[in-house]
Parts: sequence; structure tokens; C-alpha cells
Amino acid sequence: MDTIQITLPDGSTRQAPRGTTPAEIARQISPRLAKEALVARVRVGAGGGVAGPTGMVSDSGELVELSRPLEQDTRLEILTDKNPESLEVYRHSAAHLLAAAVLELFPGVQFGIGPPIDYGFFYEFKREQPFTPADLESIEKKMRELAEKNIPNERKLLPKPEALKLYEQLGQPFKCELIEEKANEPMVSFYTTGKFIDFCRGPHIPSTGRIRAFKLMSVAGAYWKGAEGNAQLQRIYGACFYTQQDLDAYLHRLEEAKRRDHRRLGPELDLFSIQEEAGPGMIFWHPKGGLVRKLMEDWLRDELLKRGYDLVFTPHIMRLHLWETSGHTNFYKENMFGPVEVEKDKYQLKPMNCPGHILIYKSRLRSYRELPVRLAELGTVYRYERSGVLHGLLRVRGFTQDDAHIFCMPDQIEAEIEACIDFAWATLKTFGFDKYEVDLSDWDERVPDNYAGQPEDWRRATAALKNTLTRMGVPFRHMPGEAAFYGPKIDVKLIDAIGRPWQLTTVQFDFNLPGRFGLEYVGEDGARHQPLMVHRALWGSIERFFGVLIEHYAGAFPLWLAPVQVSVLPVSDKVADYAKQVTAKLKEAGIRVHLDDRNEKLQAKIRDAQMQKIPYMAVVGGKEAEAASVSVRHRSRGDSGPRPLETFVQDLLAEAAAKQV
RNA sequence: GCUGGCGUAGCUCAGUGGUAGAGCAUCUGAUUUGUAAUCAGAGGGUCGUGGGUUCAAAUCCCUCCGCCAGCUCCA
Repeated sequence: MDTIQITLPDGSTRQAPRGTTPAEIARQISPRLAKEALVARVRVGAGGGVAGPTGMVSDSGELVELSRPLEQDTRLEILTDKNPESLEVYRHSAAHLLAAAVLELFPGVQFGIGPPIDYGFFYEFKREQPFTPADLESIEKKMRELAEKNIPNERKLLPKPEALKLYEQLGQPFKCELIEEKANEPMVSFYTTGKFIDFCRGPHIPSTGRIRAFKLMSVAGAYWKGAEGNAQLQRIYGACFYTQQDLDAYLHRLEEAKRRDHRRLGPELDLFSIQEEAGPGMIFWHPKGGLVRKLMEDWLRDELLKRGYDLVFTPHIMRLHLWETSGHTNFYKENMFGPVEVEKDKYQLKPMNCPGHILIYKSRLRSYRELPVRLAELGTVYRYERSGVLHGLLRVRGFTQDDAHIFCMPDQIEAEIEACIDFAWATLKTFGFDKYEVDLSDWDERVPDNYAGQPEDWRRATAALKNTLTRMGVPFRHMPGEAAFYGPKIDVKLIDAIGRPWQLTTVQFDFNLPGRFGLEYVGEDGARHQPLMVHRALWGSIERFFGVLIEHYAGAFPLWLAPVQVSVLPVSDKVADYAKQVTAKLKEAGIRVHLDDRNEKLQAKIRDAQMQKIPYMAVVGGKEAEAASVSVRHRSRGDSGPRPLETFVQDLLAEAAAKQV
């Protein structure tokens, strides 16, 4: 009898006939495991890196469905819902369940792709009529019906020509296209769920009955293969988890995100507005938002000066010619507002600050002794963003970058990049973030025409960024195709209070502009050399960072950033005089204070202060007036009883000075 | 920009062809209040815009503008 050796994760081995399936092994191990098993991981060969059962080379093993016959000695791991890796498989199967349900209800539909995503799955369909919310309901109902029937997900292999013929007969042009592109072996794998048959690499969970906790979320347009100009398909999104609790937790997170939405909180807390009359993507900073911005900027300017930057200001509109020199008219045209004609000359509203800073650098001859030159500007730029991408403060058409350009010599470059990253860490810490992700965004060498500069420039620059990150011990992901047109960059994404990533900090290498503008410095050798240039922004833009802060803090800014720090609440107008004295005293100490002397009950005043997320309330009545004290209430810690006024002032000043978050 | 949805008072929303509504907010008056909403009255809308259908349009049709969810793009 032909047998193979199966090695289990605990190191034990067992002999089994060739062609045994993981499902059978699971049954042998325990009935419970057999019941809970979703998918299997196989590793073939002791050292790994050997062709696996489907010919795929892999050393981390390959996930296969439980019914796949094992053909050679292998290490085998049976995965259940305890293994996070199997969640993708489970969601992918849920996508197939969706497609199967749609096929039942709308037989003529054409299929696109249906992968798992980070909270569930989607599947794409082409159909003349749009799917309505009512359609989604009936599709979801049908999915539950099909799940109830516990239909097996079965794998089939077909020769490629037959596969193509099958899909031609079924009227599935998108699937044919996928097979043409992706199937580079003679046999093509399919998975069936009842009547639904899908060209798919798999694997899948054994049957539809295991899929329980899901909910169809939305339908949205999506281009076939994500390319504009391709056919537009309808994409149905679903959330999907192992348990109803996980699904509920996810839906709860969505509610939480809604509660924090800066587009809602901004107007509610009177921080900013966007007005249709003025145009989309244009931000109005109201007094309270303006005050927060002032506090943010104060911190930033102080840090910039401490860290050896010089502050500059440059015009908002400059000759178009400058943008031709910089290359923006070639590479950035579709993002610029159209030029304005003045005295037969064309002027361009600036989409970036770099050329302005370059002109300052070029205004006189530079010596190697003064490098690095670090020019910083809170520079307001205007970019034409397509209407569909605008989003509150996070994606706008007019914004102020906390921009800086560093001109330096090659042997200074890594230290400068390191200093930028260190500055970014200071920002994260000051504003209360403790998690982040880092991407190294490189060019896509397959389309060099989309970029300025030579291949060797790109390789050298990317190496410098990579070295610095490695030396600093910062983990990062390499992202080809994500670079700016003028150079590779390091992007820092910070993770907010509810786990969402936001891309803010960017440190960009630029070997394009120094050459185009003929930048020089006189070296130690008396000869002229070209400086390197780094373009960096910590917050990205003040607008975007402010939006992120609003959501991170859910509108409840820490004391040092709160536009109103204390609301003084007189119990009745009998103590109006004392309330005014308290207010004046706080104001004198530099505390941002508001006196709520409305003819309202204390409870109503407290409620309004709470809703405005004011950090402290100072309740004053007869007792407090008697004792020169205030009764202190904090927006989240509640009533902490009476405190001498003088102590309260000192406590506030200390907390604000410490920038406690 | 593309696909779909939406647009009624400052805000949240009801109103499916027949005289524009509610709660909150605002204003006025009363009340003098002790840790998350005191009571009463008043004012406020050419129903996003422009056109069309109809005796009659918030309601049906078309145009444009804006917003929302995605796609694509991005600080």
C-alpha cells in the first residue's frame, strides 16, 4: 500500500494512504476538530521552499481545502476559527455565498471578482438595473437560506480551453478575461457552490452552513479591475465575522466612528464649516477652531526653531514659468487650478511650496558651511481635487501644509532624514498618539515615464531612506508605485484612538528640483556642487491633522488645546458678582474661561458645558462665595468637590503646561 | 470624474399630486435655581437650483449645484 507521512504541529507523525484528505486526518484526531475544521495548511518537504501540491512554491505553507487529497509527505495543520489565517478563507467563501445568492435571484448577471477584505468581503456584478436596498435585503435573505442548506464548496479542475468555453457559454466575459490573464497552467481550478461556479484559486471552507455572522452593508460602483475607463460594475459589500458578537462589535465600531466624525463635531462644537456658497473643499475656521489652530501652530513654530529650521513666507501666486521649470506643469497639471492672466503674463496659484523655498535658497550664493539649510513655512496651497474625493477636513482644495525643505550635502542626508523622523515622533507623543505604521514609498520601475529622474537616482535615494529606517529600528513596508513624481518617500501613518490609520507625516527625497533649478553651493574645495533636497511635512496639512485630532479626541481636546478650558457656572444670579470675580481671576492667569450667566438651572448649564466638551466646570454658589472657592467638575471625571480658587488656578496651569493628554 | 443614494426651519427629521409640520436651537416673559434639559408664548421655510408635466408639484420628469457610500486619486 502506497503511504505518505503526515507530520502534525505537535511533532507527532502518522502514516496514511496516499490521497488521504485533511478532513480524514482531522476525524482521526478528534470528532470535535473534524467539526470545527475550516481549512488546512500543508508544508511539503522538510526545508520548505519546495513545490507544493498545486505546484506553488512556498515555505510558509499553503492553505488548502479540507477535501484536497494529500499526495506526498507533508506537515499538516488543521485550522479552525481559532486561527486568524482562516478568517480570510471564511470571508472568501462568504463572497461566493453572496454570488450564489445573486445568481439565484438575478440569473442573467455577470460576475467580476469577489475577494475577502478587512471587515468582510465583496463581490462585483454587472447588471443593467442597479441593486436597490430592497434587493440587498432579499439577497441577504437568500444567502441565509443557502447557508441553511449547508451546500458544499467543491473544487474542480478543467483544462484551460474547456474552462474558457464553459464561461463563454455561461455569458461571463469578465471571467474569461481573468482566465486568459491568470491561468498559466494547463489545468484551471474552479469552486462550485450549488449552481454557482467560480474560477478561483481557493481554498474554501467545506460548506455554506458554517457561515453565520454576516450583513450586507452597501452597494457601490467600481471599475472593472479598478481602472478608470473600464466597465463599471456594481460591488456589493458585506461585513462578515465568525461570531455574531464579533459582527456586533464591528457594527458598534462603525457607530463609534460616526459619533467621532469631524464633519459632525466640527459644526456642532463651532470649530469650522464648509460652505456651499464658497465652493467645495474650502475650509472656514471659526473662532474656536482658529484658537486650537493657533495653539497647534505655536507648538510647531517653537519646535521648528529649536530644531534648526528657519521660518519663511512665500507668495500664493507666482509666474507660471516657475512651474514649468519645476516640472509641475508636466507631472502635476491635473491637480492645479488653471493659470490666471495678468498683464499678458500667466500666474499660477501654488499647489506646492517647493519652488518658493528654492527661490529663497537661490537668492544668493550658498557655502557648504551653512548647510543644511532648513526652510519651513506654514504654506497655504490650492489643489484641484476631483469632486468625488473631497472629504471634510481630510481631503480639501485649499489647505496649509506644515511644509519644509531641507537643502544639504550628500553626507548629511541620512542625519537629516533621521531628524525628520524624530520630529514626527515628537508630534505623535505631544498629540497623544502611541501607535503608527511606516511605509517606504518607491517608484514603479515599470513606468519610468510617470517619474522625473534617472533609475540610479531612484535606487540611491531609496537606499538612503531604507538605511535610515533600518538604523533607527523602525519597521516599514516597501510600497512600489507609491512615490511622488520627484522622488521616493517615507510615509508615517498614525493610528487613532479607535484603531484607524491616517497618513500624515511624509519625508520625501527630491533629486529632481535641485537639477531643474540649478541649485548650487560652494564646497570646501572651492568648486560648485549640487545640494540634495528633502521635502517634509509632519502633519501633512493643518486641516487634515485637525480633522484627525477631532476624531482622535472625539472633540474633547486635552486641556492645553481646548478652545474653552473652564466654564464658570453660577448657581443663581445671587452670586453673579462672585462668578464674575472668579472669571476675571482665571482670565488674568491666562486661562481660557467662559462665564455661563444665562438664566438657567445649574443642571442645564452643566449639560451644555458637557456637550461642548469643556474640560472643567467651576460651579459657584453661596458656599463658594463665602470660602473663596469653586466646586470643580471635570467633563469625564465628574464632581470633585470644592477647591480654593487659588489652588484651582495652579492646578489648571500645571496640567496645561504639561500638555497632559 | 464615474456608479448608486440623498437634499424640507440653524440642527435632527415627518410629510407620495390638493392651505408646509414636530422636537431641539433662537427671541420674549415668568421662575432664582446645587452637578447632564424649568415653564409659557412668539418668530423662523419661494421644500438645493433652473426648467417641464398638471386646474394644482416638497411630491412626477429633465438640467445643474452640493452632500453621503464606494471606485480612481491624494497632504
